[in-house]
Formats: sequence, C-alpha cells, structure tokens
Amino acid sequence: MAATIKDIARRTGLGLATISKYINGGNVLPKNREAIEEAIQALDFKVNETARNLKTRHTGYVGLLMPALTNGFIMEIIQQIQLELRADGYGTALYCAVPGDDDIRRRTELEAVDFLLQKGVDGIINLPQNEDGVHLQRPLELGIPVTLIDKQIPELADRVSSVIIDNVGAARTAADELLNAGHRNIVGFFHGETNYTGRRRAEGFVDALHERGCPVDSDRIVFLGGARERTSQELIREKLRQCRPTAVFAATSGLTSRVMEALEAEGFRVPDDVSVVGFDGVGTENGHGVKLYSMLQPTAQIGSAAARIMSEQLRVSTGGGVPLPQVRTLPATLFVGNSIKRV
Amino acid sequence: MAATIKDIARRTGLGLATISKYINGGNVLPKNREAIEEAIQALDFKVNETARNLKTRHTGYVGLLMPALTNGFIMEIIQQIQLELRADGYGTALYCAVPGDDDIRRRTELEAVDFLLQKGVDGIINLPQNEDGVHLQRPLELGIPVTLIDKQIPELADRVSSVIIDNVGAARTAADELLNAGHRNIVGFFHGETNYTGRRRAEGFVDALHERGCPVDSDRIVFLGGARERTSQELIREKLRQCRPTAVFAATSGLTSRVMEALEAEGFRVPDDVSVVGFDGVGTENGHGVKLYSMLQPTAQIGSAAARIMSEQLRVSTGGGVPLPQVRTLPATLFVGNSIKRV
DNA sequence: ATGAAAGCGCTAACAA
DNA sequence: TTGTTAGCGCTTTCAT
Repeated sequence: MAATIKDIARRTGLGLATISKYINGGNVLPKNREAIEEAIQALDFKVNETARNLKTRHTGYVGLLMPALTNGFIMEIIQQIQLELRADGYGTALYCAVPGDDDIRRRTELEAVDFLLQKGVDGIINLPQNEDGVHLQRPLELGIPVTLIDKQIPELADRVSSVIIDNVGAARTAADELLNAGHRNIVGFFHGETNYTGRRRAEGFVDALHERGCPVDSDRIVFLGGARERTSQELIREKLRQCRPTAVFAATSGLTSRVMEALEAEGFRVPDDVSVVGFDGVGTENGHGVKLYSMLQPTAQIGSAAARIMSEQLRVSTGGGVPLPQVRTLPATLFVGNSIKRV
Repeated sequence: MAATIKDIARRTGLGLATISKYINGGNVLPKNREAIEEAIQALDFKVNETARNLKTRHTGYVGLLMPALTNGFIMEIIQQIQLELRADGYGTALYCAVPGDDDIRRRTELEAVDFLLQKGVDGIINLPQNEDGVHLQRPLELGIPVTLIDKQIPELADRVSSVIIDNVGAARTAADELLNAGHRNIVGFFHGETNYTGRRRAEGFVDALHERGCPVDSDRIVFLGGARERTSQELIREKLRQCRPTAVFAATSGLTSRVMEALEAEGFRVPDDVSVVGFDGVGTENGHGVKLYSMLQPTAQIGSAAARIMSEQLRVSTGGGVPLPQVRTLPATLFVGNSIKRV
C-alpha cells in the first residue's frame, strides 16, 4: 500500500494539515520541514492525485481533441503540445476522431466532447470540425477553458483563444512565387468551400492574382470536398485537362499528393510542363530530383503556443486574473524547392 | 454545481447504496429503476469519475508511452490504440518522448514512467526504448499491467504481453524478392546492432541469403546507429560506393528515406541501376513513376491487438482470472512497386 | 505555524 | 432488494 499523508503525520507527530500545507508549498517551521522531508523519503510518499482532485475539482488532464491522425501536420502539433503540457504538470488525454467525411467528423466531435467531459479534463485544446462551435457550448458553460488550433470560430471569439497561421498570407506567398516566375495560367486547389482554412487560403490566392493584374478565372479556383479521394482525383485530372495550367498551387498536404498523382497520370512533368507549389512539406524530399516548393506551417510553434495559452487559462481559472481570449497568428514559411520553372 | 447521487437519492427518496448499485448495473426494483432514471434525466446526473476512482483505485486512463512522434508507423498505431481503448471506456494518456539519441530516449523513458505512475494510469502500453525493461520494474511491482509494442523483452517475458510483427519473416520476404529477381550483390541497411527490430530483420535477411546460396558478405550487412543523421548519410554513401550493389534493402522507414537520398546523390537510378525494397511504405506513392517495393506493417492490427490485450488485462486485474502474458506476432505484407529490375 | 474536524462524491460492507 | 454507515486520501476552514 502506498503511503498517505496520514502515515507522514503519524511518523512525524505532526497534524494532517501541516503535511498538506508543506506539500503544497506552504510555510512550515524548519525543523518540521526536515522531519516531513525525511518521512517522505523513508516512506516513498507520493500524493494521491485522485484524492487531491476530488477535493480541488481538477484532474490534471487536458483533453486534446483532434481529427484522425492522418498527416504530419497534426502529428507534429500533438507531439509538441503533449511535451509542453507535461512540462506544466498536465497529462494529455488524447482523443483523435475516426476518419470519415465532414459529417461524420462533425458528429464524432460531439461525442468526443462528451467523453472528455466525462473523463473530467480541466481544459480542451481542439482542432475543430464543427466550425460553428456547437460542440464547445457545454465545456464553456462548465467553465472549462478551450483553445482552438488552426481555425477560428467567430461565434466564440470572445470566449476561446485560437492559434492559427496566416492562411491568407501563406497562399499569397505561394501565388506570388508562381507569378514572379512569369506564370499566368495558374490553378489553385483548395480544400472545401465551407472549410475555414480552405476559404482563407483561396482568399489569399485570389488577392495575389488581383494585385498582380492576373485575370482571376473562377474556373481556376477549385474547391474539393471532404474525403472522397476517388472523386477528387477525377476532378483534379479533369481540371488539368481543361485548363492545361502552367502552374498549380495545392493548398493542403492531402491535395498536394493528389495533385502530384494527377499530374503524373495526365503526363505533366514537373517543373518542365508545370510548376508546383504544395503545402506542409509533402514532396519536398522525395529522392528523385524534384523537390516541391511548399508552404511550411510552424507546427512546433503552433503546438507550443496552444499549450502555453492553455496553461495560462488553467492557472487563471485556479487563481485570479482575467482569461482574455487571445488570437495568435503565426506565419508560414516558403520551402524553396526546384519545382518552379520561369516562363 | 453538477448533480450527485445524493441529489438523486433525495429526489427519489431512495438510499445512496441503491443509486450506486443501479449505476453500476445492479438489480433494482422496476419502479425504483424508473424513478432513478427519471431523476438522472431531470438532474442531468453524471457520475463523478474522480470520486469513483478514489474509491476503486482506478483512474480509467491507460498510459501510452511512445517514442517521439516522428513517423507514420507510430502515428497509425497511436490512432488505433486510442480508438479502441476509448471503446472500452478508457482514456489515453499520451506520453511521447523527446527526440534524441538512444541514450536520451532511454533516460526520458524512465521519467515517462514516473510521470504516468504519478498521474495514476491503470495500465501502460509501451514501445520500449530500454530493451532490458528496467523502466517497467516499478509499474509491474505495483501490479500495473504492461503491454509492449514492436519489441519483446526477454527478461520480462513471463510478466508482460507483446504485440510484434514477424521481423525475421519480413526481412526474409524482402530479400527473397530481390533474390528472385536475380540479384546477388545486395546490401541491407539495418537500424542499430543493439536494437531489437534491427537485429531480427538482419537475421531474416541473412537467413534468406543463406538459403538461396547467396554468399553472405558481412560488409553488406550494414548497421547504422541512432539519430546521427548526418553521419549515417555519409556511411550509406560510402557503402554504396564501396559495394556498388545491384540491390538494396532498407529495413526501416527512416533508412528508406536516407538510402533513397544517398542513391540519388551517388547517381544510382532506381530501378535501372539498383533495385530497392524499403519499409513502412516510404516512397510507395511518390508522384514520379517510381514506386518503391516496401514491407508494410499492419499498424491498425498492431494497435488493435495491443489495446485489446490491455483491456483484457485490466478486466482481469479488476475481477478474477489469470492474466497470462501473451505474444501476438503479426505478419508484414509486401507492397509491390516497380523498384525491382530483373537481372 | 499548527491541529481538529468536516467533507469532496462515491463504493461496499453490513444490517435490516 | 434496500438503507446505514464508514471510509478512500486529500484540502481547507476555523480555532488554537
């Protein structure tokens, strides 16, 4: 049986309250401090967090609610978050959704929140699927802090913090790179017209074209829906045949792979026939000479910022202070490959 | 304030024990059952797991102790494990180590166990870095079940279960494929001579060569150490220059990438100059015509088996029965690419 | 600075 | 089957 503070109290002849106080960093007479420390050593005492939690109504866990673990972006963020939460003493209760179409992902996210609430997490870090934030109503009502990753939810802007990248700027940079190389027939592939990041990136893409006086053809702004890989592959190929672009921008890691496949299937060579800028580092280090230009998201910093904000909110909700919801916007960076040809 | 069983008791006029019994699936008179259900609905009652845990000495969390989240293999296993643990009502307390050399990884794994123990997990699923299992002594003494992934620990064979793949068979399959294509000058790259999976795969590789009467040149069995990427890249290139192999086998996802880079740097074309079989699906879908042959590990099944075994152990440690440590060996499968040329 | 005592919400004897 | 009661290990007033 593990030792309890009762054992420490007995061994030192002190009262429970004194032991408890010491453990929690309170002031204790030097000689008592020594006695307690000795006893803790001798009995190998560790506080029972469950008992403490019952009293304090905390659990020491932060729920990390993410989409299915299917790409490096999510993976790196998770790695960083759990690392930093741990440094602050928090455990990471991981909840990755099942893969599926938009609708499934949204629905499972509701269950996810129930599960995490039932487990009693102190806070939730979430890369949301429900972009209206319905799933966060209950946690918020219960006073459980929420930090968003990758997306903002306007309806909740005054109650939750967000860590996002400058999507508009990222897409703009990508487009600029292509424009600078002289391209005018550029097709941009975006993920989901109803998707926050998809919309923002399309926005930046269009902005850049406008600014440079490049005619914006709505036919060349392509939104592809959810996880219907089969279909989107077809759509990409169709679009390539139809537009015969000299350059393409893929605004997502998944789209980057699919676009590359489609290009190959349609007989486009990179960069001779078509220049490419991708996303999230897909194709930047294949061993075949071609290294894709890519917009790289600062995953470690995103995770880091999210964990830090969460810790802060948690500290605040314990002590005093005001938990101002904040928005951290981080820049994406351009990976310079060799997949762009001047024309 | 959330409702407690006390509230339910008051509202129904029943005793605490009856409510508790009902909640835990005990027999209750039909009319009482209805009353309780009604009250639960009305008061939106949810059991306080912390309080329950304090009493039952469980936490409902399984610690998932993994190396740094740096590749798809680990990612897919984590995805599956947390999915299945959840289905059994368990939360997943994720602990991914910091990246680093072997020594750092081993040391951080010790801290990891401390952390998880302190958080009070009911069981630990672990892809071990300390191949002697020192880090698992304490959990085992405390009666906390442990399930290993990817590696076995002989010293602990009678106390922990393992889920592994048939490493010997996988390497043998890879080598056979190369041998069948007529290759005799084959170099195999393995991860760490002191590494469990590295050794097993080398074993299978050598076995296959032997069986086919192919001379086994110890120069062509190359072990590369930890995370010193810079150096191992150099070593690979040296080896390629020295042996001028017509075929290579890379026994790890990381090695597959590095070997491909080295081949490119040394001017080997795949498959014209050299045939390649890799691991874990790296390079199987790059968009440039060459699709690497690869040994694919059944990640979902590995995760699934690990979670199932853990659930079983947990159930057993709660109730009766004997938690026989078991070893599940799953086969790897060959992905057929176009990176092998007959000679 | 310290100690006594109450109680967090639940489970599990034990009695009825 | 049901209710009473005694804790699980800790924190926290409130006296001292």
